[in-house]
Amino acid sequence: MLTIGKLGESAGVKVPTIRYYEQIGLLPEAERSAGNQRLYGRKSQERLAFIRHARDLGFTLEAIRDLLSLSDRPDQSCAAADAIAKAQLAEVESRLARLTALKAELERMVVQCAGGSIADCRVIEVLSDHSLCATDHRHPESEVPS
Amino acid sequence: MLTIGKLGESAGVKVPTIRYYEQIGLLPEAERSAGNQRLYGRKSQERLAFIRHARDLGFTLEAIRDLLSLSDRPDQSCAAADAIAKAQLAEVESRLARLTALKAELERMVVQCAGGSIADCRVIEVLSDHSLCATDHRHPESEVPS
DNA sequence: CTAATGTCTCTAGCAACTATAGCTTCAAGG
DNA sequence: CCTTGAAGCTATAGTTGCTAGAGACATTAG
Repeated sequence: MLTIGKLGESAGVKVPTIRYYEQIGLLPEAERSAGNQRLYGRKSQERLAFIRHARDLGFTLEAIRDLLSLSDRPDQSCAAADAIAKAQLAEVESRLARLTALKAELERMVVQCAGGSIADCRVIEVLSDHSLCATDHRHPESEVPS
Repeated sequence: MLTIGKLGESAGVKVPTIRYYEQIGLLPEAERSAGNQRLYGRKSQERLAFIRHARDLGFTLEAIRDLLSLSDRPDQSCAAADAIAKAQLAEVESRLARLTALKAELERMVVQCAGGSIADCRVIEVLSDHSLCATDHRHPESEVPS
């Protein structure tokens, strides 16, 4: 049995994050020692590793919640899991496309900066006037990190 | 003079967002009409457009605050503005690199899913075990949206 | 045995908004 | 002139995924 600190270390997750996952129900309530400290076994370790890995791949906690409940029912079809992964892939692809456009615009901006005074600064100028932009990099809709 | 609604429409920014920007000091306190409604002139319109455009390019509100205060002093060197833009570019590039790795991993995951049951699901399996991954897509450090 | 570290709960804070509630003001139609 | 509906006002709370702090108890190394 591991203490919360050891568990966190083993999974690369900070201690308060583990408690947070328990609080929001992603992890079940942990067993407690005589002194009221949380204790974890192998199953918890695997579950936390799963969560961590999915987070690293950019899945939201909501998606992870779904994936976990799917993985708890191994006899069912994996269509739902597949759909979640595909949605995440689509999300990543759309963010990639947007970031690529942003990168081009920022590069243009930075390259054109001649290093004079603010009055001639290309950076400020471009920011002031979207029509100076080459690409259309408007915020399409919702966006989430990672 | 524009009402807050018209201003928002003209800049593509929602009304509560404008009030929020005022609240955090990104926009100055607006003039008020006899009936206590906010009124905006051309300068506010330009300032808001600047903010919106910079947000679209992924700059944080903090960076925008700096850029705005720079643009208020047109006689100074543009080195600071250049540095902010370069930092943003670096940020975007690092996020691009990470997302590219994620995309590859997710594609592998999705392609390998044969559509059977959860027990054989490649998606769940890969999430359970990072060693099945081709790339090292661990969370490097801080991350911000956009 | 003591001191340092770890853990406990609870609360508040971060970015950058978004949503809700309950009010007032404004513009247009009858 | 009056009403009605949209738009505006303030203030507060919620969102996501944590992170940080306070103050108390548990455990472990020396």
